[in-house]
Amino acid sequence: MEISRSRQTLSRVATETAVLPAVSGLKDSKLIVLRSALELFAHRGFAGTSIRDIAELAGMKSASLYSHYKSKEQILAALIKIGHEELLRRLRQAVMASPPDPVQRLRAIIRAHVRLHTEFSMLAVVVNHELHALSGDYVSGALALRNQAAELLIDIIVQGQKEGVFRLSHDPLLAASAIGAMGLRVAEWYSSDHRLSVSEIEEAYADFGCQIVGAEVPGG
Amino acid sequence: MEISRSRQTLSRVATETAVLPAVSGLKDSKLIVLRSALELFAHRGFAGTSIRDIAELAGMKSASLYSHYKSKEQILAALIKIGHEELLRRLRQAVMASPPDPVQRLRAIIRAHVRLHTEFSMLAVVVNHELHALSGDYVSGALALRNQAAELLIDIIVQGQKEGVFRLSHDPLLAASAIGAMGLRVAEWYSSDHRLSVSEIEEAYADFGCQIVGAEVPGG
Amino acid sequence: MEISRSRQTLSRVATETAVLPAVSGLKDSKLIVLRSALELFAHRGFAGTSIRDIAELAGMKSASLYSHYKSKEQILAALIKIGHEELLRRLRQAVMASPPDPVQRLRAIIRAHVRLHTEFSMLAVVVNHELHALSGDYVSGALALRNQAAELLIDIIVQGQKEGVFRLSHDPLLAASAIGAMGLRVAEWYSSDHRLSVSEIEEAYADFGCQIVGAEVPGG
Amino acid sequence: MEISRSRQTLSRVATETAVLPAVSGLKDSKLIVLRSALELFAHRGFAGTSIRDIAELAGMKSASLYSHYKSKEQILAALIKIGHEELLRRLRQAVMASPPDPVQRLRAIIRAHVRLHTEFSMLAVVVNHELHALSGDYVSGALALRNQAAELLIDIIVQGQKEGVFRLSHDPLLAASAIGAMGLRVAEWYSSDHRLSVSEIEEAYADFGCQIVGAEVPGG
DNA sequence: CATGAATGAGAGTTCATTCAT
DNA sequence: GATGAATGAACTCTCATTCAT
Repeated sequence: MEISRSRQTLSRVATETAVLPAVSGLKDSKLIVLRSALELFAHRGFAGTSIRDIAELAGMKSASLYSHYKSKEQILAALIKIGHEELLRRLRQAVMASPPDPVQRLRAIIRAHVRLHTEFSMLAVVVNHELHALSGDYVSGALALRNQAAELLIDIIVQGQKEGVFRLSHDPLLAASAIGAMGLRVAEWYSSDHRLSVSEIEEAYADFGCQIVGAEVPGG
Repeated sequence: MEISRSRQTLSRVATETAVLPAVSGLKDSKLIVLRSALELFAHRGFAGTSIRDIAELAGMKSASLYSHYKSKEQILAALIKIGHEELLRRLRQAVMASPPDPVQRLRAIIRAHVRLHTEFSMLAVVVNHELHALSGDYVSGALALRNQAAELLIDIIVQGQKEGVFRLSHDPLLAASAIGAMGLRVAEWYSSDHRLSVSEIEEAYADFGCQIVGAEVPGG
Repeated sequence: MEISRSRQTLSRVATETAVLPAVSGLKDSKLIVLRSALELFAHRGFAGTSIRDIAELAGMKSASLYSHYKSKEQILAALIKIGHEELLRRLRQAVMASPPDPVQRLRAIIRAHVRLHTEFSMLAVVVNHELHALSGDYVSGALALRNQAAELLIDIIVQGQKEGVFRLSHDPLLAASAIGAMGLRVAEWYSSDHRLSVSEIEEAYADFGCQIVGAEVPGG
Repeated sequence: MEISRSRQTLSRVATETAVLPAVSGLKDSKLIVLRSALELFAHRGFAGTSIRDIAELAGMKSASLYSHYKSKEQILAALIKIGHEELLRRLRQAVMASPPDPVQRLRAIIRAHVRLHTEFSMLAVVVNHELHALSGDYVSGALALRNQAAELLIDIIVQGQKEGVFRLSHDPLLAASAIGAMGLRVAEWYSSDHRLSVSEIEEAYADFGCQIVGAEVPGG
């Protein structure tokens, strides 16, 4: 399914298919709408996408969209909710699945973060670039999830410092911000035909993260 | 100059004033237009900002904008050009002003990169988030500047590897991307009343960068 | 059953409950639809009411309305038909139930007219304000009934003049129009908690009518 | 100027031209918009008239309307304001121009009321039928003017009772309501080619009013 | 240089209605 | 009989832009 565009522009995301995490309790027709919107929001932004664009890509008429979502904003809200929930779910699982060693946890959370941004790069771009288009009613819930996710990373860094395994001479929030930023950006340039495998990127970024916080890189 | 908004939304940038680098040969009236557009584009995005919004913030009527710029897109193009040129100018200057030692050059370029993203955070946000709204005519020039800037960082890393002062076991492009990402993100959270000074942030990020590429952190 | 409305507006009718005259051969479900439509048409007008509004008030989905009436217009047509038939029925009965004295007949028809406009004020408002929304197919029937009702009043006035009991120096149509207008308006301001009883209003308007046509007011 | 309509419907007003009282400080283009809207609102109601209908009748494109009025509602608000102001102005002038005799004042105010409803019958219909379409912001001002106008009539009746020149055995508000209703309705049936002259109608209704309140009809 | 007015195009949304289930 | 989904048409209104003044 291709997007016809009259003007050649630079894409905000290198991925070509709009992928959503498995969401339970979502009818097929809603999924099609979400996927279409995701693709368009990722490329053109929320304000730059019309309800008619979404409908066309979803193979229906614009009025039919309103059988599934009651406004354009609610479509974005649904996407952002899904994105944040998947983010939190994955990071939590990564942390919980690894032994309580700060280094291993840091590596695990970074790997999960990077992997998420390669697997759902469109969703990540939308979540990170279009949150501002949401009105207050939706934004607070989104921020809560986002903060919980950030807390997971910060806790690990602080714990590593406390245990003395991280020799970090700077504010741990700065380190967390830097590590987060690295992962976020991946969503914008990664594509499935990238020269490097996802594992390689994960591995590299896990190493970078360890070095940032002053952890011993295993085998380094 | 404040933006009145009926709906509470999350801001894309923490800074409150729209700051432009000194640009020669720009009439005051054009500057006012650019600054107004910058503020609005940073907050609402290009597509989410109307020509009437810009005009109102600039204290004129929308028709009057066309005395200064011939389209909304040209305003964005001007901003992005200014942003990229300032980026390239600063990074070049940082590199050239430091001795030909890869570590020192890396630190210098990271510090300049971070500083730029604190000083002109709105401009950075617009340059990084709204480039896709530009049509092909403008985008190629922008990309050229952007690539030149990236090249500066990559060259330093490659040189450091070659000289053996960087022990980097991963693709240098990955490291460059990570270092760039850290700096870019600063524009989104830094504000003038931040707990840390710009120097402290620069210093931390320079350290992080050095650690990423496996350079000896001085005094580390 | 209440109508929630976001915007405060001035009501076109003071009554709060939608009352319909007893209509034979009307299923309950049709009645519910009619009553819901009546309430909404009275308050917001035909064009200002959507089929979904009616359905919601009737406790069903909009598609279900079409099991009972084949269009929005047919609902209005049914209401207007009921209203006109009840008007004619009541006025006829009032005239026939009173002795063939023009004064008594005039009093009787005015009282019935006023009473109808208090009892079925919403219906009266709809009949009088929304007839124009009906297409030609329905309008002619409605007008026929309406004219017959008017004729009843005019006949009495003409008869009174002929018999010399009415000293009316003006066109009898003007008098009929004035008397009719008085009654019509009652539907817009009367409510069940009005300071005056329906009987008092009837009595007063009967007196006014007699005075307009120059009849001796009994005991006056 | 004729209104093309696909469906034959019953008109809510007999007059054919949309006439507005002289309003100072109103540009020609605004006047054209108002007159077009007046004609359409009178015939089809506010909700039944589209912004495109108004624009077409005004000889412009729908978007151009917004150069003059910022919403469809504001057009209605302007019309209703003009109508109420003219009503109040005329009634006041009628009262003030006549000697302080209740009978003469009553006759004067009724005549002015009737005349207004013949001269500006479309405006009267809109003012009386479409006030409910206005939101709270506008409605209170309109009601204030309307009440002031009603007060003028009520004061005269009460004064006449007090002086003993009116022998009215009913609530003066009922009489006022009846007299008002007579005049209001004129707007719906009067047209310039009516069999009776405006003066004759005025005269008749003034007589009717006097009789309602039990005043001696001069020469009666 | 600034602006009020105009406009073609298109925005998001609602409309009355239909139809398969 | 009821309903979820769909749709062509229409809705109010805003868009970027132009142009005479």
